Amino acid sequence: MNETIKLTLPDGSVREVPAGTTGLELAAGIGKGLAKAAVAIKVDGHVRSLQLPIDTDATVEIVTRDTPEGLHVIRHSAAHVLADAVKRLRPHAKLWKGPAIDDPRFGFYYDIDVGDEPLSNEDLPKLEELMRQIVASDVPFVYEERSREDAKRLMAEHGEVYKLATIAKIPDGEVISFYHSGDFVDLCEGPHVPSTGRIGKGIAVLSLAGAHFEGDAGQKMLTRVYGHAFADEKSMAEHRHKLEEAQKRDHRRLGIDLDLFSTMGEFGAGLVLWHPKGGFVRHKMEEFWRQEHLKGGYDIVYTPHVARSDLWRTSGHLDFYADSMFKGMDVDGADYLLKPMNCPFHVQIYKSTRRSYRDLPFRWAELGTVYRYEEAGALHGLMRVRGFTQDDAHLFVRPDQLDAEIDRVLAFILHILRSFGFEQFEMNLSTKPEKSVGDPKDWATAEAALRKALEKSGLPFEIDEGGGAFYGPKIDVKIRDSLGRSWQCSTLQLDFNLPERFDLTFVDHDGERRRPFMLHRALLGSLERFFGILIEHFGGAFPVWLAPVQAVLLSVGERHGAYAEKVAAELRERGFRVDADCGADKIGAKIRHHLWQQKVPMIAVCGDQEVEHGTLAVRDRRDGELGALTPDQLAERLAELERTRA
RNA sequence: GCUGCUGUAGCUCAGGGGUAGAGCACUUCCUUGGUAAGGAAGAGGUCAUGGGUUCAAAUCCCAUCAGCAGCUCCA
Repeated sequence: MNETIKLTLPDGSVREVPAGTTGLELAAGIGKGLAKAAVAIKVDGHVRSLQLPIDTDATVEIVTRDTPEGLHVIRHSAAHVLADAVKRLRPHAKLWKGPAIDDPRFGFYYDIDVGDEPLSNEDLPKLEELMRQIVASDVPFVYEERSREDAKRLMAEHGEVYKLATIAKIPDGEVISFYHSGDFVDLCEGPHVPSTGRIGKGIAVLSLAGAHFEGDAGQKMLTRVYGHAFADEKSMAEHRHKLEEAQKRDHRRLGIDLDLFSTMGEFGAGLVLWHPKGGFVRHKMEEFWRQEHLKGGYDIVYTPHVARSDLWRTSGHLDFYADSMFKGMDVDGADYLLKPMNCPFHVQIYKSTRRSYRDLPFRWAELGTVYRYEEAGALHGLMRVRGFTQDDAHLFVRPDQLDAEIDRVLAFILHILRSFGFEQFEMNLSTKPEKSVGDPKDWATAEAALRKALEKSGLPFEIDEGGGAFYGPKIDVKIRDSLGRSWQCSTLQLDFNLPERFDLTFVDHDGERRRPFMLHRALLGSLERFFGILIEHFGGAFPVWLAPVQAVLLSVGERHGAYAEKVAAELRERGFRVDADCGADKIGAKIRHHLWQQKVPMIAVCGDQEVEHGTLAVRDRRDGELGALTPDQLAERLAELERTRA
């Protein structure tokens, strides 16, 4: 067999090599550096293991360790090594699965049944050390195919009962393959790096959790070990640092430290108390929100917190979401329910009178507080709660207005999110699912309108085919925060269900009654959650326009207190949030407390110099010392920062 | 909801079958000090709640509630 094959490289050049040449050999032939950085090879677009032979002509590309695909392979291989490590620590452990994942915190996990010897956090460093040893020993990953029977026998010998279940699920005719690394063997499609050493030193075992077998809440709980792997140690160190930073910015921690909010805890899980400082931030959020909505052509409405169950029956909420609605209360013999959504009320406003085509579109916005019974285990700080305020709006539009309205809403969403300091967005269009209500023609019209608006925005978007709700297609907008984490906040959603259920109509120019399109939209999502995101985004250091306290004047000594108080009072009179700290602490302690611990944007020192000249020695949290400013100059600076929301 | 872990002072946590400790914060006093912690004294807790075991429970057991991590879920 001396056949040669032609391999086309990304630069267009063609290499003739003997059939059966492996990716490793090819890489070595191209260059030493490339061979060293190689972790896999793309053959006709498919990522494969380097150690496998290539038998036919193909377009190939060496996958290096610093590419997304390369990292994926490294992480998958690291998962195997992690499983190997766990089995060294717990020889009777039974493996389930261990994929590389796309998660901001972790690169891979392995789900393992460790039996009655649970792993604890103290085991994580041990596992990491074992992984390092396995990597250092640089054993090859060896690929092997087996028949179904052979495969079952091998896994049965190893006591891998969960793997047997996996084998049973592999369709007939598909290859059943294994990767061996030393004594460790795992059922796996690959690809894997050629040997454990290629995983490199940028690895970590990070966290321990439970995960149900097959992701099914009714099934046995296995132990999930999370880890991460990067191209090099430096990237791993950076990632660890980022995790620490995220921990420091945890809104629950900052909520306590900065006295922003608390939750009712034993008096009501998932219910939020906004303390004065958090309440002030919310006040500014709402104030801005209202002002922009009024400018943006919305009308503001208010609706109740409860309504008779009939409303929720007609709307369909009771049928679909009864489990996540709070139990009813009896009012004069009628069953009343807390509202889980605002839309049925807005629909009632629509229905309160006959509507003419001349009056549409309606844009009705409400900061509407809703209650949803979220599962106890789902609750999380401000991010997932049982009572929250949606920045909700419903639009009722004529079919001919749909395009323009969607455009307008999308632009509005981006405007508001940018105002809060977010610059990066990820957008998603979700289209008609299998099960849906409404006229397919309307779906098509709406999806086309949504898509056009996305294209017009000039921002990249992805399409989630079939990912829409049963009642209409939607656009979701995710924001990226200062740590690069993404949060889904805004949503723009068509609804073909409610207009039908409540029989909404308008009288068209020809005298006919027609059905309006109805749109739901939220920009911030929930004020509670968005507040949580803001806290983490800014690390508690709110910009001047949102900060509950914008500046604190600090007296150096006892004799400067009166001056500090007087200037603070004057600034407050002019509408600024300014405090004076005339306590007995030394100036260093005051600065540490206000500027660094309480994260106030600005402090101003008042001593002999300042009293004499009628100035303030201002220091900005971000920009450092600003020198001597008059109270007027400080006011100007605050006003400018407030105006620009910088 | 599921699995595991946790619940001790306002916060962070130590302790642990014989009726409670530290640091920070707080109060008072001394100090009035010029840009990331001045000093001293004091006050503060039915050890989440309810049961059980025990001569004795904050400590061991069970249940409940709440919190944490993840899973599942999120109109």
